[in-house]
Amino acid sequence: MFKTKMNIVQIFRGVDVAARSDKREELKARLIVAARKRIEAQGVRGLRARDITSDAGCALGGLYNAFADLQDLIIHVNGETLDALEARLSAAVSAAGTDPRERLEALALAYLDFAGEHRALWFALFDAASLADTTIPDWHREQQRSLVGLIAEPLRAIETELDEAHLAARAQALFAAVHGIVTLSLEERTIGLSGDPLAHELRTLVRRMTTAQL
Amino acid sequence: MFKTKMNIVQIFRGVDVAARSDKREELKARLIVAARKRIEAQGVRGLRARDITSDAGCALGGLYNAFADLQDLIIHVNGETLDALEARLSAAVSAAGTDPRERLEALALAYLDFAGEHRALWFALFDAASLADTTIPDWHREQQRSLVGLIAEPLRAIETELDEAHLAARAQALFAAVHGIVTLSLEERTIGLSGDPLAHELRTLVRRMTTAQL
DNA sequence: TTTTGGTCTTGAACATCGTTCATCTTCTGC
DNA sequence: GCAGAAGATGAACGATGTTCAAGACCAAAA
Repeated sequence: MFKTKMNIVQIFRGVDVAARSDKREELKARLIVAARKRIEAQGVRGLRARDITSDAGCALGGLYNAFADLQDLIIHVNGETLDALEARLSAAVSAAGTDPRERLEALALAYLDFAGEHRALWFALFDAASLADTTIPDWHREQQRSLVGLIAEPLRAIETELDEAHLAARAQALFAAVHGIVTLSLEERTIGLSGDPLAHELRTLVRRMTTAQL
Repeated sequence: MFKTKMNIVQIFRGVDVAARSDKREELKARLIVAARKRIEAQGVRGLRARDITSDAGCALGGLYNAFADLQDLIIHVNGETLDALEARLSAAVSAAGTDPRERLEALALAYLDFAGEHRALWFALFDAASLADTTIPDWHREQQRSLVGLIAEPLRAIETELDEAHLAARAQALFAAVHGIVTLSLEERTIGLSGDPLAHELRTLVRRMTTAQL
């Protein structure tokens, strides 16, 4: 009559049509969601495989069918975070005026806002990056490159005498500088900047960095 | 005749005069040295309590007599690293000329050099800082403050119209910006700056950040 | 010198991780 | 239906930080 008990449930739920790979992808997605929520709640360092699989509704070993290991799962969470970050930054440049300096300022402030709104996820981004023995996949590197590209574009209009190599270097440096200030401000343990003076310093940095002289 | 077998050895070694607290301090020092060597060799993340105590020549539990936990030991290693860093930066400002901008440039480049020469120790500094649940002791915070103070001093001569609060904010921002660029360059996983262009970007940052306008 | 009391040292035991893998279940193609 | 492949399962493993009861040690009192 009935194939198996499990099939009854699946037919009832209308999942039977789902192909093998679809179920696999669905589990991966559930694991990523669970991992993200845990990171948001307790930070990356507090992430535990048993919590994630429990939340995602699968056995402990299931995580290792979907991903190589916990680090791999974190990288996928980071991938989605980077997507969201780029979307936010893209929106910020679009909303800004046509003046390149305005656009860069908008980028920096949007970066600051995003980091503040998603502290834990944002820290996870660079916590994984500081891990020595894991290899970051190409698609993840490409995401990062794309971020710096957002900066390079307005910068090109300002630093007209710079060739491509130097422009890329300047874009990286500007990104890193903004990143440093934002990072410092989010670590409450060091007496860092916060609130209004923070945004003011960020603006000052961008303005001075984008005004050629000497 | 002899008190105990252990006493013979101690008298022979001339350690008998050492007071209780001296031995305790000596063990702490040995643990810190062992931990530092391990960090230099394998990074903070690869630090293991059993390795350290084995190197230091004490039992596993001995670590927890000398320090609260592994994190506490790491903080003490970081303390010595911060001391060395400040010594290096102080030497750099002294060696530089009297021009405030020159002094700040020298500071930035010395910071870059130090980080490059002590990668693992330097990463340990900020890896611990990003840990959420530990409380950094006051003396450690004071060390960090003192670092930023090195920047504030030449900056005072440049930003004459800034009050103390704004000057402190500017010094923090400048430190954070330089730190961001140095950090990016040391993480080889992201396509970062390196070598000559890196130093050039650093110099550009400092020069532009210290030239008032607008 | 002997005793005594507190302190330090020790390493086995514990709890908690990430990760593996033999076993069973489920799915797909015939 | 059936057989083989693929996936899911969770007990077990190894490694880790941390604890703690038992013993060793030291300085001062007797």
